[in-house]
Amino acid sequence: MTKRSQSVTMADVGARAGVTARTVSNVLSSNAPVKPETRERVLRAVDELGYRMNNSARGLRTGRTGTIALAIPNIGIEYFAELARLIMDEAARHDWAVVLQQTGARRRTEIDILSGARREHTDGLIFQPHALGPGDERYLAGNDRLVILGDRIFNGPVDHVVMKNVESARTATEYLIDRGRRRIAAIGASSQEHVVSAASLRLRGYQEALRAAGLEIASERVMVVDEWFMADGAAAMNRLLDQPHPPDAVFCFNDSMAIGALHAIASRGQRAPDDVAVIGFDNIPAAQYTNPSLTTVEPGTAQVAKYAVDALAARVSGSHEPPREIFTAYSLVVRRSA
Amino acid sequence: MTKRSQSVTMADVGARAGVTARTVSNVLSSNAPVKPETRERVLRAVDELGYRMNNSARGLRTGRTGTIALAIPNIGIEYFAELARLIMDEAARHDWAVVLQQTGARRRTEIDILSGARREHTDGLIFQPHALGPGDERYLAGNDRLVILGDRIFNGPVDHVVMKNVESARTATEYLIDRGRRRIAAIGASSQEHVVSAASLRLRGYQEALRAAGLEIASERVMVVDEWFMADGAAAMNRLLDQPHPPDAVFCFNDSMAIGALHAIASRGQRAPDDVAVIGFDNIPAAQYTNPSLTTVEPGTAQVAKYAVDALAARVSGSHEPPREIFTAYSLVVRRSA
DNA sequence: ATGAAAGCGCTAACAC
DNA sequence: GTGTTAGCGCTTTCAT
Repeated sequence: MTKRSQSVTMADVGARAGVTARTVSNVLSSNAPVKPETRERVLRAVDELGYRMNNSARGLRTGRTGTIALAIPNIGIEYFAELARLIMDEAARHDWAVVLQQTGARRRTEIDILSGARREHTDGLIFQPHALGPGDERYLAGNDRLVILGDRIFNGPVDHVVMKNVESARTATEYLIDRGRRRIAAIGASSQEHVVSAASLRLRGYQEALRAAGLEIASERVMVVDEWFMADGAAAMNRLLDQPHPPDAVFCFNDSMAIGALHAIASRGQRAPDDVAVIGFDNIPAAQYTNPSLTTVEPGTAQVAKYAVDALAARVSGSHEPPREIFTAYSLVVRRSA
Repeated sequence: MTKRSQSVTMADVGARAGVTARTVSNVLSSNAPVKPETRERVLRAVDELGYRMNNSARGLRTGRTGTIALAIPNIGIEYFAELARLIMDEAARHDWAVVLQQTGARRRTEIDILSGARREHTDGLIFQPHALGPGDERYLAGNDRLVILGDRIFNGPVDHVVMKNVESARTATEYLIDRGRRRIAAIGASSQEHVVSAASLRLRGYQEALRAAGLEIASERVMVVDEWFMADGAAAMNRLLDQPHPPDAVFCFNDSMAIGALHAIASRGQRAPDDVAVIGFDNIPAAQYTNPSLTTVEPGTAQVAKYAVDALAARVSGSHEPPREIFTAYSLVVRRSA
């Protein structure tokens, strides 16, 4: 066991500057006004001694850590990387550092994180669940300072930032129908149909659009996948193309799977959108640079980040408003793939 | 200012279990043996009271925080997202949480992070600099518990995990030459040629290969870019294709730019590799799923993550070995684009 | 195997 | 505007 040698304390800095730790603290945390000249001396002493504040001590005293946790399924999915980037930017404006946690979409890990087992003492948590769903409200107990992202999966008393999953998925599917497609597949359904998740909501939007247009909802065109990686999208697309009557369009529930699908199509010598039109979901940066470029749903990712951090900041400041459900604005970004 | 209400302390748990905080601490941190029966009672009390350990207090006492910082230019670049993912996995094996810091490749931010200004009290730092270089050794002062990634940019006394940038870039370029390409461009050079960076090292490897093959090093085929995003790669590729004698191959210094380049080529109705062969660098997961799939350099990203975390762990455990420079193994992954 | 008590470095309450 | 002092919740001697 190594003993940390935080040799230099505020008292040391104060001694050198001819003041007490109290004043040093005031200078560094700007809690109370300090005479400019004193301030100057203190800052010089900080510099000369190479002083660094001990955040544990500060946290112990204030009850704040200056850190929030962001729990997402996997940063290897580009949407989450983009989301993390945007949330970190927003958090920086509140002087928060961000601890990233990957849940791997594992139920056990998600519960651990909610119950604080893996949660380094943070000021709050922004959490995108994947395995937890309605009925799991008990795990939210004691979690004020929590914002849930992605879908309205809980009925519990928590702030949610939610996408219009059903509506935007319906819009995407309607677009395909309007362009004359008739054998429209979906990639990304979940094997757990009962869970209210992005998968089930987007599936519902897809089904609603088909039904409204009087089109058959063929179960063999709804592809169930384990995860939402590119590999899953490619595999599902290959299965679709192996069918006797392959689809003429496919709606992928995220862009990563759509990229996989585009790759599968091209690998078989077919062309998008001529043979199969492809629509994604998320509008990740890479969607602009696929071949062909990807038509996709822009779900308001930047808004998700901003609303989530703001809502958390309000809770941390002691807000006791009733929990809100905040919806982001969506739009369809039309490029070449559909 | 909100007062945190950490109502439940170890003393409370102890009271309920009929022991003191000392024993509770022993149970939870397994520092000393505790009678199984006592242990049982303590754990039950923890559960009943919903107790969560205060990490600030623990950190103050032990000098450890259980958190390390990872500072990278931008998580929006897929290589860094992948690297972060791998490092978080490795860190988890050491029971470390990871605070992510984006430098934006800004010199000022990089200096701030090194000097600890933005560094939440962490046990250590894994840092991929982009703007800092040789001559900036002074900013390393006082940073034991630091591992530098990416390139050997410092001569200072710090552990480095480095790629064989020159050699692997030469290998990639030689491959293009061996396949009969003669007008080989490079995308990703830096405007600051003096800095020892991935950009300058990969450029050197490229130049060495051309020189060894007796090929002309045409300066108009070396594309200087601001950053290494897909957009930069696409823009550079477009400029190359606008030249009177466009290249028949291009070596991109990362995969993101290569994806941009592939998009630019296809957008102009040309084909890779027929018209222009494309090689990338990093072997990010998406490289498998581009159209055509991307031939690229695998620089040993998983090794980078493992070596970096292990080296940091050794420092944190008090190792005073002389700083090491650890090289990762590279290989060329041949797919369709070249 | 457990209790009592000291103390980590900081900030807040109270003086002046 | 600054000094004094107490105490945040934990771990760690020193006892027993």
